[in-house]
Amino acid sequence: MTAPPPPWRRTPSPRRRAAKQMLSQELIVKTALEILAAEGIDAVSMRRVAQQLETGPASLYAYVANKEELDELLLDAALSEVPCPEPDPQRWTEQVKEQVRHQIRAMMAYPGIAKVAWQTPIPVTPNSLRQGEIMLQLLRAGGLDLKQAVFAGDALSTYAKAFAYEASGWTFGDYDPEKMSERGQQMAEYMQSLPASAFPNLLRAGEFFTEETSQPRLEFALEAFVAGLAAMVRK
Amino acid sequence: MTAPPPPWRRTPSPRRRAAKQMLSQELIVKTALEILAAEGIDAVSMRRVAQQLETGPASLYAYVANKEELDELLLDAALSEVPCPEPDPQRWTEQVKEQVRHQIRAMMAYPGIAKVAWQTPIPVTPNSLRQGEIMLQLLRAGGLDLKQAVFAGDALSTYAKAFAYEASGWTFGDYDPEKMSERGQQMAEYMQSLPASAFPNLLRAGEFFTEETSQPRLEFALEAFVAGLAAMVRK
DNA sequence: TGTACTCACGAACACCGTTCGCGTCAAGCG
DNA sequence: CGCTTGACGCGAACGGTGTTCGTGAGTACA
Repeated sequence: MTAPPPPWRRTPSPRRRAAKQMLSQELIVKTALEILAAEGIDAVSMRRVAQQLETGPASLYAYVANKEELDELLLDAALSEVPCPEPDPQRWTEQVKEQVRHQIRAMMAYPGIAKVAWQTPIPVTPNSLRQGEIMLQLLRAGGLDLKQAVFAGDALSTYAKAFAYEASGWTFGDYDPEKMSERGQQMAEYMQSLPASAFPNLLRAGEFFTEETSQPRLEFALEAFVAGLAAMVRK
Repeated sequence: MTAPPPPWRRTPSPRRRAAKQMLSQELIVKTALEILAAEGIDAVSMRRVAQQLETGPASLYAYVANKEELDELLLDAALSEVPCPEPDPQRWTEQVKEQVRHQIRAMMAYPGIAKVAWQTPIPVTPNSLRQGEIMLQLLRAGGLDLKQAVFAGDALSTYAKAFAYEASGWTFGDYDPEKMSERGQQMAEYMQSLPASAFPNLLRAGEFFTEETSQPRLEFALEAFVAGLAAMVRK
C-alpha cells in the first residue's frame, strides 16, 4: 500500500538476505508440499511456489533442474512414510497385500501425488527404489523366482499407482460433484435409450461403484491377484 | 505474399463457405486423429486442430464443448475397433484375457490415447460403455456374481489403461532414449553406492524390464489375476 | 433495396514451464 | 579504505496452453 520510492532515489537497503529465509531445495520441496496439501496438485506450479517464497519463478531453477525434478522430489517425500517390514515367508501373501495398502495410503495422504507418479516414468528416487526392493523381497520370500517377482512387482506397483490415482480424483475435488451426477444421468439415459437388453449388467453396476466401495474394490483386486501368485508357487 | 487489399475497399468475396469443407464434429475428430497419428498426443491441441482446418480455435467450440469432450471422442474412436465376442462359458478365462489384450492393442494403435483415457474419469461414450458391458458379460459367464464381476471388471480395465499408458510412453518417443539411459546409470550408481546388499534383487531386475518383456509382463499379470478369479468361482 | 438476425472467428485473457541477461551485491585486492 | 570484478538472484519475456467475448460480415427475408 505504500507508494513506491521515487525512481531517482536509489532504494536504501533492499536486500536483507538474512531476513528472508535463504532458498534451498529442501525449503522449496517443503513449500510445494504445503501448497499441495492446501490447494491440490494442480496449484503446485513453479510460479505458485516462487510466489509463496516471495521471489520469481527463475530463482527456483538454481535448486531444482525443472518441474519434473520437483515432482519427483514430492513423490519421494510422500513415499518416505511407507514402512519396510521384515520378510516373513509364512505370511508373505498378507505382507504383499499390506505393502500395497501402505503405498496407496501414502499416496492418498497427499492429494494428487498419484498423478505425479504417473508423469514420472520409472522414478529413481531413494524411497521409490527402496519400495521396489522391498516388494521384490516379499515376493521372493513367497517362493517366486526373480523373473516372476519382477513381473509381479511391476503389476502390483502399476495397479497401486492406478488405484491411488483414480481414488484421489474421486475423493478430492478434481472432478466436481455437479458434473459427475450429470454424467451419471447421461449414462443412464443413454443406456435406457437403446434396446432394453443392451446393457443388462452395466445398468445394475452403478450401486457397486460408489466412494465407499473403493476399499472393497481394492481388496478384491489384491486378493484375486495374490491368490493367482500363490497358485503359481504351489504348482 | 500478395499485398492486403486497401482498407477502404470492402473485400469482394471473402467467404466461399462451400469451397472449404464445412466444419462438423466428425471432421474435427477425424482431423484430431490424423494429428495424433502423425505428431503424437501432445500435439493435439485446440489450436493445432483449428490450424489444420484453416480456422481459429474459437470455431471448434461450436461443435465440441471443450478439450475434455474432444479427448473423450478420440478415446471412443479408438475403442470402436475392439471386437465384441459372444460369451462362451467354457472358455471364459481365455475370453477375458483376450478382451483385455484387444483393448490394450486398440489404445496402442493411437499413440498416447491411453493418456487421454486417464484424464477422462468414467468415460460414458458408447464404445466405452459397450466395452464395460462386454467385460461384465464375459465375467458373469464364468460364474462370478454381479458384484464380483463389477469389481473384477473395474480392476481389469484399470490395469488395461495403466499398462497401455506405460507401454505407450515406452514405445513412442514420449521420453527420449538419451534421458532414459542416463536414468539407468544414475539408478545403478545410486544402488551400488549404498551398502552392497541393500538392493540385491533390484540390481538384477533391469534385464527383465526391457521393451521386449512388455508382452510377457502383461501375460503374467493377466494370468495371475484371472487364475485368482477362477479360484474364487470354484470355491 | 433495406433491415434484422445469426454465427464464424480474431483477439485477448489468464495461466503454464523455461531462459536470458541485467543489475546489484559482496568478496578480493591494491 | 576504496575500487574492481566476479557471481548470482530474479524480472521480464517467449512460446505454449484452454477458453471467452465482441464484432462484423453474410444471409435471408420483408
